[in-house]
Amino acid sequence: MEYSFNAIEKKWQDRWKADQVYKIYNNSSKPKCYVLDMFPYPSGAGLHVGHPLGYIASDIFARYKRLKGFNVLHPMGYDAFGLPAEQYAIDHGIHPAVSTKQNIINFRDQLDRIGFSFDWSRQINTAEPSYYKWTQWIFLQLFNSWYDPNANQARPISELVLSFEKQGSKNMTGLRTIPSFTSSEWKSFSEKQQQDTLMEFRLAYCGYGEVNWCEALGTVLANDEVINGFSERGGFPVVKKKLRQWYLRITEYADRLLEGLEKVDFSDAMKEMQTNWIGKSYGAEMDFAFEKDPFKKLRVYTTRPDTIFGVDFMVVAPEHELIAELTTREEKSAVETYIAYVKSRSERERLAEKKISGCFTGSYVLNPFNGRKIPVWISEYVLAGYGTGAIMAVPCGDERDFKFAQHFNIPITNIIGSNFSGKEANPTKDALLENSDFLNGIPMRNALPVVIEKLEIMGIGNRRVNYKIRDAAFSRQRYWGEPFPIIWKNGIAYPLDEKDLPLELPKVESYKPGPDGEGPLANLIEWTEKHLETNTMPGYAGSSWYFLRYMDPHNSETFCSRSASDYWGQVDLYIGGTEHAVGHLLYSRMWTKFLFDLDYISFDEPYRQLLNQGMIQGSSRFVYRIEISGSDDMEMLAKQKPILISAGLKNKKLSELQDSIKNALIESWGEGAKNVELISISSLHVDVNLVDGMELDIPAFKSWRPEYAHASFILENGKYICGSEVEKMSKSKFNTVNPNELVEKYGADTFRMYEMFLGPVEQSKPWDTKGIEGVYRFLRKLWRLFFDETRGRIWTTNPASEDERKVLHKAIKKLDDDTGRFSFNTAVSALMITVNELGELKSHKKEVLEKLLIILAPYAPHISEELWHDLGNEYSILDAAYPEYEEKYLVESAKLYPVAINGKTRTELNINLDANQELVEEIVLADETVRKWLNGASPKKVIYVRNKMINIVV
RNA sequence: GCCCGGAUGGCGGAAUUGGUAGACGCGUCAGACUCAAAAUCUGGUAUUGGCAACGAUGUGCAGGUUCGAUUCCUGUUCCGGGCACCA
Repeated sequence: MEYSFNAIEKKWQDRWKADQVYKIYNNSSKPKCYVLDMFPYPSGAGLHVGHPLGYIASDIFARYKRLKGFNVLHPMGYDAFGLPAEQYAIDHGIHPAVSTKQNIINFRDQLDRIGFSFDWSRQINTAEPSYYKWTQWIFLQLFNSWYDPNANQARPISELVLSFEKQGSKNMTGLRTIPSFTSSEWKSFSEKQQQDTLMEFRLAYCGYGEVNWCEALGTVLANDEVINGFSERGGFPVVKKKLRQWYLRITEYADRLLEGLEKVDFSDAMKEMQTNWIGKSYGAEMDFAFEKDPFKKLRVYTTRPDTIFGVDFMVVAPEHELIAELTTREEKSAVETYIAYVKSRSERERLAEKKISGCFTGSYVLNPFNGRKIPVWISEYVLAGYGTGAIMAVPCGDERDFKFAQHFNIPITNIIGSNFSGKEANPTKDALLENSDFLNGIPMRNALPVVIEKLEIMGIGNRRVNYKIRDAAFSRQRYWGEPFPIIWKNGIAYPLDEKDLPLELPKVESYKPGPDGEGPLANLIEWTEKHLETNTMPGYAGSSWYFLRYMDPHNSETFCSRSASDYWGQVDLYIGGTEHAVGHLLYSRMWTKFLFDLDYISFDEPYRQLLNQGMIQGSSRFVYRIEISGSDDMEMLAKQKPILISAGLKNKKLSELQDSIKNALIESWGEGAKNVELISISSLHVDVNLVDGMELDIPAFKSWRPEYAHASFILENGKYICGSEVEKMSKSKFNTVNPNELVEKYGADTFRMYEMFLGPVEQSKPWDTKGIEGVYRFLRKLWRLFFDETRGRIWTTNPASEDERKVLHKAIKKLDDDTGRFSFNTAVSALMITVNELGELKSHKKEVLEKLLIILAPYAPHISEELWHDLGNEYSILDAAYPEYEEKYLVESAKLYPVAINGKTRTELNINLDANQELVEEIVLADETVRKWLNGASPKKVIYVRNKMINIVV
């Protein structure tokens, strides 16, 4: 009986579907476990072998947990709103809803073949009104809330209104830069004034600010969607532009997002990325009085108040509000010229060039501690949006200040003695201060609090914490997103009533932008006449809370019932790529904290543990074409009948190859080729699927593209060898491999195991189809433990030998450990070893095989289910219990490595054991090998047993 | 420039806490079966010297700690990822 995976996999996939074995209920006596994948954007390109990697890992873990006795939630859905579908609609005139639906069907088909255990009854789609109704609803909650820094949590905005009515802005001063008002003043405000004030507090607010504008995409982008001045999607230029925008006040959550990282199990790299993005820094703000007018102050932010005596100049951002007052008559024209120059430069030019520029204002401020006159400069290296938009420059300690000082010949004060070379700045905190008045001789680190305290006493400054993170731009001038449930009247934003949700996205004729930088919805009269907001929400809106919807996907009363979210709680394992480190992960963490604040859920971190799968790279293949110059005829021939040279030959000097190439040319193109001139060799991507290892399948290559139909080849050793390079897997590089083909050829079980076998999940690695044969062989070997070609079924119910049990129990322990810590590649290896060992023992015992199947089941669900039933089990292997292992079978034959220490009686042994620590001593002394080594003598004492090391006094 | 991670055979990788380096798989070589091929099976396969037993060297490079280092420490080179005027 053969292992016919096609029939087996079809049979079980159908059976599982019919029996709804993956349907999960929100109640169970078992403990819960929530295993989640980052849901995909259903793109038109379909899946390549890189996509399912994380899904396979999560599926293995979910199945493993199920076998371990957990009620496992393992859902899947689609993040269907987004730019690519809309771009596709613009190009092809197909409605995004239609193309998305088609893409979802393709996705589902590809996923189904791999045999995932998703509970599809819980499928969600962020673009469906039944889903985005709740995205809009949460938006309204954000809109109707503010952040109370005293309680350190979000609260309904109605409480703020009440407070304003009672006591005006009295207790709110310092929170926000709003003019203060009394209770009666508040009541006398017009509605517009009141609403404008409240807008300063709402967690989702509409403001007028500088945003990242992408002309090509016709929309605003969030900071994390812009990379080096270009859009993440499409790579189009992005410029700064002032626009009316919706924002999420994520800055209010900066501290909690930071603290929350301590409670979750993310990789250090991931935590660090988020920490850097939030960018918390501790320092002080301090005032420098104007030389001309002691009542006017320039306020700066610094993290190094200890360097106060090293301040040689001040720098303000070109947008700084005090520039007009600081600029003297003499410098006026120079300042104006400089500011005009800064304005003329785009964000990208600035980032690309980063050249030192600046301009003196003509004014001075005074160092508050020694009254020293300090010149005030303007430069674009100081950002208006961070701190106070002004800095005190300490060139001996800060690289940028140092370069600036050098460039403009500003004398540098050295406050760190020999730590400063005069050639570059030294940002140390450990130097002893010099030239620093009352701080002389104090280590910089210790001087920091001293200065801050003094500032506070003098009333010219205070301790201050700053963050790099900015409020997140939340609106897009596009069509394919959630409409905002907002109506504008007289410049006031009114929320829609909850009962009017969902506010459905209307059909449009054209996806062209509306007037004045507005989105396509602004072209719809029935939309604008109702004064509805014409922006839509960004892609991350729907994905910020989707993990909650899976818990209760069909609820039409609420986004997720409290009982469901209480039952499932946090996601226990979240698997996805690192690319969402500072986007999706930060936003969904914020939304979770917000919903927690309003007591809609009982936990404030969405993901307990995060596993980042690495990228599977493509291994591209190249062919090398000879480029010539010659008569028009010959160049024409070169196009029709290209000559390709094997990789091993192309690196030889062109001149060395002249003759053989000439011969090939003449053979292919006729005598006329004698006079052509060889120019160069160019490399061209060739489809990896046409290459076996490195050898090109020439007939397949010729029929691949018409332009190669008449190509001829210069071979080495009778073969055409391709070049290779590891690159991102993408259609344009012809290095994608479709999982469907592999599943058809080797089966889903082989495919799943091979993806895991490739290497650690977290690691990026190139795809290589060749090795899949090894995994396929393993499954057939496993099959042969049960069936023989000629004799048929060969497993027996005879009791297993000790050796067989030893092999089994070792495997159970290894698989349990490895699967639990996501070391899937070593787990697959262990399975291979086990099957080899059982093969050598000619072991066909049901007792052993049955347990082997259970530990294999998460990895290869189809074959293990088939064989499980063949062993006579009526119920699905999904409901089996994960086997326990027995310690006594785990003792490796102890091999001993005596180490003589200074020839003394004490002797150290190395013993390979796989047993529990407590058992070691006993086992060691009982072990035959140990006794042999001790040569009959009984050990006097076991000194210690630690790790694998044992000290014995003989 | 700054921060983080990595470097092990021809290749992907293993070595769980400092204890036989190279598991497992691919590739490759030899053999068995076959008229032959495929499939399958068996054995070899880090480098180097040797017919062999066996010996020497070996985890990017240079040092250090240790009875013992792929693992810990210092310096250095290269590769990958993130951030990039955040004072």
